[in-house]
Amino acid sequence: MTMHAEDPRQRRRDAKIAEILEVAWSLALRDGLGAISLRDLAAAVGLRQPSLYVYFDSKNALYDAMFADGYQQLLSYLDERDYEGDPRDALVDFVRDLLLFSSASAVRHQMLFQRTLPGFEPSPEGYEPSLEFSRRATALCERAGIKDSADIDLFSALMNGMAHQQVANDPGGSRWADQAERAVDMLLAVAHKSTSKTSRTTTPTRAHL
Amino acid sequence: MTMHAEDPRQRRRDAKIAEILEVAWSLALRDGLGAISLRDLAAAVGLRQPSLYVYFDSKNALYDAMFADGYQQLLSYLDERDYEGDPRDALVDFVRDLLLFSSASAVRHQMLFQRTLPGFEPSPEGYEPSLEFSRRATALCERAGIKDSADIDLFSALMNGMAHQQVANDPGGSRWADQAERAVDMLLAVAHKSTSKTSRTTTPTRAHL
DNA sequence: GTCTATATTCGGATAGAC
DNA sequence: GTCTATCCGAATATAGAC
Repeated sequence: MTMHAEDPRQRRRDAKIAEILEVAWSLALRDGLGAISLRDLAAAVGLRQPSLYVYFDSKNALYDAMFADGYQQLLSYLDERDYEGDPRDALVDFVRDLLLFSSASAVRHQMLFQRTLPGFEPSPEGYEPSLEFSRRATALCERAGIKDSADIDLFSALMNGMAHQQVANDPGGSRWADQAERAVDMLLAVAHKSTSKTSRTTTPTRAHL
Repeated sequence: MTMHAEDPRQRRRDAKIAEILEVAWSLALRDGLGAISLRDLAAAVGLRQPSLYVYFDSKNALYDAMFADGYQQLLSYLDERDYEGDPRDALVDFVRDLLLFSSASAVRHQMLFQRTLPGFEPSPEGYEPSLEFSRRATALCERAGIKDSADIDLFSALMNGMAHQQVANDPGGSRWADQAERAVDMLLAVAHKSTSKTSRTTTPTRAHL
């Protein structure tokens, strides 16, 4: 019943879960994100298929863990970097780093930003790290002068599109990442410089970047 | 053995295929593109499941037909419109129309531009209408002054991203479509105006818009 | 062309022994 | 926690009568 993070039982369990997730990503790479089979996954981690249910209540729970894990990877990746300097330069770096992050794993990109799995919807808990990411992104935008909701829409569209093209047409490369600087400067050139907070007509729906 | 398009047998067959495709789209809307079942599809068109094999050799053949059908819809949609006027205005119209086309059907957009189905790869025949679309798009870009390969990469990324955001965050609406004009002017402002055909460093790979 | 019947395979999930 | 054994359902696909 102990819930200490230091509990050796819990530690072993967490390690096993981490191992399963890692193998799940590689399996998704091989077969497609929507085509992972729990049988194959179990075999790849040296277990029989029913034993997976000790760690995940269902297949959707596995997807949920992968979703959260992907965003944790993203946040860790961003934590290693520094976006504190000149706002424009920081945004350029941020954009380039994001594109390289997507480029590194097409399936992870698909899980985090495309969300095309038939029945899967992330749970509130799994969703949380994705919100943290959104906060960081909008903060960097604001600091660089992209505040207007229409401008943010344009920014998010361009980022998403560049990431998708990077993943689809130059996986592992940097063909679109190399254009981060141009893209940011282009956006800054047309951004509304108004200090007022009037956000025109659009509704403030959640725009999942 | 007659292969005339006027053959009443062939006409009935083609009509049935068209009906099946139409129902398949609505089924994809309901269950997800990757979750279509041939049983449900057959039932929805008043057939038993094995009878579908009279019209499609396999499930991938159905996907292939949907892929081609979606691009045919897109080409017909574009044929109804006029992009012959001022190059900049034509490109703006083209972009807005594209976004509204995507907005009208998320699953169709997914099939044409996301390509996230586990085992599916379009056949050369099904692929042909998509090439025709790419030709038209690049022609309009060139006419408006977007010729440099880096500029085309940026254009395709922005289009793809706006379409995705439109579909994901405002399906059926026009939140991003309304920004077509700003987006195009923004791109034209940074496009390389050089008349020379030097395309810098990047490789001329096929960039599926 | 459409049907019934069935083959085949594979999926996720559960029961219960150890 | 892991296993064996099994359930149950669903999927695509095929055989052969009508």
